[in-house]
Parts: sequence; structure tokens; C-alpha cells
Amino acid sequence: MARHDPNLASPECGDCPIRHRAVCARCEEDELAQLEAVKYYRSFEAGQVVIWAGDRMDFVASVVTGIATLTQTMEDGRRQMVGLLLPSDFVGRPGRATAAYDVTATTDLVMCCFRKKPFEDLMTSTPHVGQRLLEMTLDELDAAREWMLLLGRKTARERIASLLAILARRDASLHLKPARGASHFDLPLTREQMADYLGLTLETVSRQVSALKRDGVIVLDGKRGVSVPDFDRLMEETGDDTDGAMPS
Amino acid sequence: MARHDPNLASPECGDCPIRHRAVCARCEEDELAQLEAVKYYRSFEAGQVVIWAGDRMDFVASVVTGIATLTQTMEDGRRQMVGLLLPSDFVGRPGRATAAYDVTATTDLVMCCFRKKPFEDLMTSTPHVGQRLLEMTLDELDAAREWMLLLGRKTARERIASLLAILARRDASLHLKPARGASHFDLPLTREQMADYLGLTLETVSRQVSALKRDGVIVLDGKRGVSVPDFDRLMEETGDDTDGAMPS
DNA sequence: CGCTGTCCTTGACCTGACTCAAAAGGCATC
DNA sequence: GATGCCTTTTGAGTCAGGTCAAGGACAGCG
Repeated sequence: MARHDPNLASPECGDCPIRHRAVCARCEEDELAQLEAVKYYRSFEAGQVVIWAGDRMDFVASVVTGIATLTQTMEDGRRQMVGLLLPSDFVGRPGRATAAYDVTATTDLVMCCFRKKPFEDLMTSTPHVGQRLLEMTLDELDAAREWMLLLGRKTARERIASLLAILARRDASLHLKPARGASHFDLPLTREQMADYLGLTLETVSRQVSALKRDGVIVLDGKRGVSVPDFDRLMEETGDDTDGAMPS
Repeated sequence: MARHDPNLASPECGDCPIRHRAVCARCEEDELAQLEAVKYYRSFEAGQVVIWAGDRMDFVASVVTGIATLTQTMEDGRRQMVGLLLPSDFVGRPGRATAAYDVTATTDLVMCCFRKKPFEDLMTSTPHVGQRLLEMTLDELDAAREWMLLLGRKTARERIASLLAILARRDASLHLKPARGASHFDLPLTREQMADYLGLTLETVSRQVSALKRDGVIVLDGKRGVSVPDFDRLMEETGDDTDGAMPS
């Protein structure tokens, strides 16, 4: 049944770019074959909504390429982003029928989807998917708690600096460069999305980005390009421990 | 070795009050026996610190009775509570050597501790502990994300109302009463702890509690007692969807 | 090329929550 | 029942970030 347009043929797991980081990272050959049998790719354009909170969700998925966001919306329209999904991150919850959050493609997005029922069966019949998912969920819980500190206690300037530091570090690890010294990356989020993530308004985000630029902490290159001349300087602005015991 | 003072003899798992809710909930008899072999009880007085962030942690544990908190502290002293641990909640992370957060006993506290190494072994050799832990971690992640919405977007009054609603609901489910209509419970937190949890100052907490009292949403009974004459009225003050699709 | 739409910046003003300060209520101890 | 230590309440003034509003930069397109 209909899987022509956005649903691409699924490449082999063997040369998947997220093979060693995603929920399938620990799988043996036989487990991988079982996953392969129930998987299908879906792609979304930047801005498209993957699923709305409350909608029935009969798959779980991994982000293969691109960036997606999880957001919660209050009745009066106040919005808070509660997760930023990067390649290898997992979407959906085994054992739950509906989506808990709005999932939106922020950039063009490719997801590797697994039909939910067989995926759940695989979780009970083999060990490695569940084990890996537990690890990943614990990491996400840590990230969520770090974000709680940011949302509860940090100033607007510290929030911006923290986000930029995370993005710079992510980008560095993606290109296998050291996370110190100078770096350059593209912002994957609009000011409004940054505001939704940071618990601020877009005006405040804009002002504080300008302030960090004025103070030489960052250099803007066009609308989306950001250069960080000195990563340690940026870190000082985050309010976090500078010695930095950082996981993963 | 030394297990005299605060480390009580461990009761049988069979009549444990959290047997059906904790990390051991799904265990078969043989798994339970293995857990029983590596478990020991520890108790703490109200106010005692269970473990400091960064300290070596060679156990994981379940809260049996009492309440504990997880808090993060910034260098300059700003504090944010990132978790409230109630009976059956799990503390510690398999595969991590040190504590990520300060854990503090808010009331008198009894914990059922498992030596970490054997616990980890059990997780790889048997299925049910890991499965249950995954479930519980996913629930905590949902709770953390709900809290992110609160910290990022809610007003002080909405935050207080949200906390009171959670406590009222918890208390109701503990006493198997319906979570609607009138209810009464004791606040397990000081104003300062509430402030740390809600991302506010203790003065703001005090003022907003007084305001909710003045407006008849709650009735205070001594310093710690709280009565909620109309739970739906309280819910209206939280800013959350009133129809309430609530999990678990 | 001008038009339109989207995203971003900046200014002026306002307000909800914070800060600083004082005093009052509880509870234990002597 | 006086003393001291907490916790909580309340008041007055301040400020960081929100709100409202105007404009600028840039891309796509007829």
C-alpha cells in the first residue's frame, strides 16, 4: 500500500549513517534482520509536521538525517519545545498509542520508521533493542534535567550561550573536531524556534544574540552562520561549571 | 560489613509496600531472589543528604518510604530541583560511576539499595528489571518534559497550582480516592524547596500561595496542611488542558 | 524590477517576579 | 514563659524580560 511519494526505499542497515548510534546500535545480525523487515523510510520537508500531539501513532522511528523538534502547546498558544531531535535520536514510545508532543521537521528530514507492534514484540523477545533504548532514554532524561536548570534559573544571556555551546559541540563531534578554540556552524533554528526552546520571546533572543555579537563572544555570518572565536569564552557565558564534567 | 546504625535489616520482598510499583515490579521469583541477595535497606533522617553530585555511587536504589529530591546547583548558588522522588521511584543510573545530582531526604526516608555491579549483571542476564526500568525512565522523561513547560512558560500562580495539583493527585492515588472534588493533604516541602522546584524565589511562592488562599482555591490548615475544596477549580488555575488526558 | 512574505532587529514602555528588609508565627530548649 | 532559631509572611522598590510597534534584510516570483 501507498508508499510512493515521501516513503523512500529503505537502504540496507549495513551502510546506515546512524547504525552505530541509534536504537539498533547493539543489535546482532539476526535482530537487525528482524528490524529490517518492519522498517520503512519516510521523508519530510523543512517545516512539515510529522505528527500532532494526541494523534494515533502506529510507528516508532529514528532520525536518520535532518532535525526535528518536540513541542508542547498550551491552550492559549504558549509553546515550549521539550526536545531537539538530531540524527540517531528516537521518536515515539513503545506501549503508548498516541503521540505525546507535536513533532515537526525543522530541516528536511529522513526518518527510519518501525511498525510499532512488531517493534514492541522485538523488544520483549530480544535484549539489545531494549537495552539500547534504555541507555538513550537515560541520556535524554539527563538532557531534559539540564534543560530544567536552564529554564528555571538561567538568565536570557546564559540561555543563548548554553544553546550555542550545545550546537557548537554537536557540530564539532559531527565533524570530529575538538570542541575547543574556534569553530563555525549554521544555526538550524529560527529565532522563534530558539525562543520556544529557551523559554524566551523571539525579541529577547534577538537582543541577546546581538549582545553576544557586540561583546565579541560570537561572530555572525549572514543570518544563520555563527562563528565562535573562543569556545572557552562562550562557555564562561553559559553559567555552567567551567571544568565541565560532560558525559557521552 | 558495617550495616548497624542506619542500615536496617531488609524485610522480605514479598510484603514490600512498593513491590508492585518499583523497579522489581515485573520480576519472577528467581529474579527477585537474586535482587534480594544484593539488597540492603538504608534510612535517612529528614534533611540528610543521601549523596552529593559527583560523588562515587556504588549502588542504585528504590525509595521505599518518604520523599527525596534531586537538585542541581550552579557555582553561584542558584539551585534547581530536577526531580521529586516518591515511594517506588528509582535513584541512580546503571553504567554510571558517580551521582549526577544532589540527592536529599526531605522527610525521613527509607531506601532499598542494590549493589551496583550485581544489579547491572542482573540487567543483562534477565529481562524484567531492564524492561521495568525502561518504563519508569520513560515516565520520568515525560514528567521532566511537563516540568520544562512549567519552567519555561507558566506564571508563578500557575506553577504553584500545578505543583499542588500534582501533590493532591499523588495523595489521592495513594489513598485510593478519586482525584476530583475535595481533598486534603500535607505539603512535604518547605517554601524554599517549592521555590527550588518551581524556578521561583521563596517570597514569590509565599505570595502566590497566599493569593490562592485568598481566592478560595485552597484552604491552609496549619503550616503544612492544605485542603482543596474543588479540584477542578485548582486545575483551572494550572493552565493545563482541562479535559486532561493524563497518563498512568 | 517591484511586490510580497518571512525572518530578523531595534526602540519605547510596561509588568511580573526578584531583591532587600522587617516583622510575625511556630516550636524546641532552658 | 522567656530565649533563640527557623520558617513564613508582607511591604516597598527595582529590573530583566515581555509586549507592542516600526522598520530593515533578503529570497522568491510574476
